[in-house]
Amino acid sequence: MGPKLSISVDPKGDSTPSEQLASQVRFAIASGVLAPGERLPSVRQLAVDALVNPNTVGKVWRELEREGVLETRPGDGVFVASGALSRCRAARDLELSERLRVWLADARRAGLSSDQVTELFERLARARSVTQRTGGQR
Amino acid sequence: MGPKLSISVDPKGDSTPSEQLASQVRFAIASGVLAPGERLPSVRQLAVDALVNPNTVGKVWRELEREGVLETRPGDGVFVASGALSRCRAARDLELSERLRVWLADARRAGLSSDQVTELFERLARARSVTQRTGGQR
DNA sequence: GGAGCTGTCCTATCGTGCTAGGACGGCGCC
DNA sequence: GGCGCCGTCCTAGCACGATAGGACAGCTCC
Repeated sequence: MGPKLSISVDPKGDSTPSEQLASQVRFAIASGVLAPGERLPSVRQLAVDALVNPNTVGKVWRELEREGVLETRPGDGVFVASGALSRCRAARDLELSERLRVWLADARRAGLSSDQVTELFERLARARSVTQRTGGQR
Repeated sequence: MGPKLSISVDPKGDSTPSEQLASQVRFAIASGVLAPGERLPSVRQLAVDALVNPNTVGKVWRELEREGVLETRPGDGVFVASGALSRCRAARDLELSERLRVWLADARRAGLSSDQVTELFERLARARSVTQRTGGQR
C-alpha cells in the first residue's frame, strides 16, 4: 500500500510549502500514522514525491527537530522522536483551535448569527462524516 | 462613533493585505455595516488608517469593481454598488463554507473523531457567543 | 478659473520564500 | 577501503506582493 506517509504540497495553497509540510508531519504523528521511532523519507526522496525543493524539506526537518518532534541521526536519517506524540497532539489541538477561533470571529463579523453558524457547521460536518474522503487536503 | 467602516490589516497575517482588505469590505457589505450607495474611504485615507500602501487599496477597489461590488465615479469616489448585497452574501457564504470545509478535512486528517470535532466546535462557539467581542479579526 | 479632492497609472525598490545546483562530512554495508 | 545514501550548508536566482514616490485626468465647490 505505497508509502506509509503520503504528503502532497500545493505550491499555490493558502500557506507556504514549508508550513504545509511541517503541519502534515505533525498531524500524521498526532493521528498515529507515524509512530515514534519510525523513519521519515529522505530529504531528497520526499522532495521528489512532493515536488518541492530538497532545501525546503531539510529546513522543515531541522525546524521539527528544534521542536523535539524529530530526531536526526547523522549519516542515517531522521526519525520520529520518542516524546513526539504528546507534543504533536498539543500542537494539533492548539492549531485547530486557533484556526476555528479565527473562523468563528470572521463568521460573526460577516453577519452570521449563532444559529446560522451552528447550522452551517452541522451541515458540513455531517456531509463529511458520510462522504468519508472528499479529497482537497488544504 | 468613529468611521463607519473600521478596517485593520495585519501585514504578517495568514493572507495577503490585499485579500484581507477585499474580504473585510465584502463582509462589511454582507453584514449590512456598509449599505449600497454608501461611499467608501478614499484610497489615500484608508491607506493611512490601515497602514497599507495607496496602491494596494486602489488595486482592491478595482478588483471589487470588476466583481460588481463597488462602483467608481471618476473624480468623486467609490461607492457600494446596488447589487452588492446579494453578491457579497453569496461570496461570504462560499468563502466561509470553503474555509470550514478545509478545517474539517484537516481535523480529520489530524486524527480527531467526529465527536471530538463537534465538542471542540461547541466549546469555542459557546465561548464566543458569551464573550461577545474578543478582538482578533483575522 | 483655481484649489482640493477623487481614482488611476507608472517605474523602481525591497522582503520573503522557494528554487537551483553544487560541495562537504558522517554513517552503513559490502 | 570504497560506494552509496544520509543531513547539512552555501551561493545565486526567481516570483510575488507590498512599498515608495511621482504624475496625470476628472469632478466639485468656492
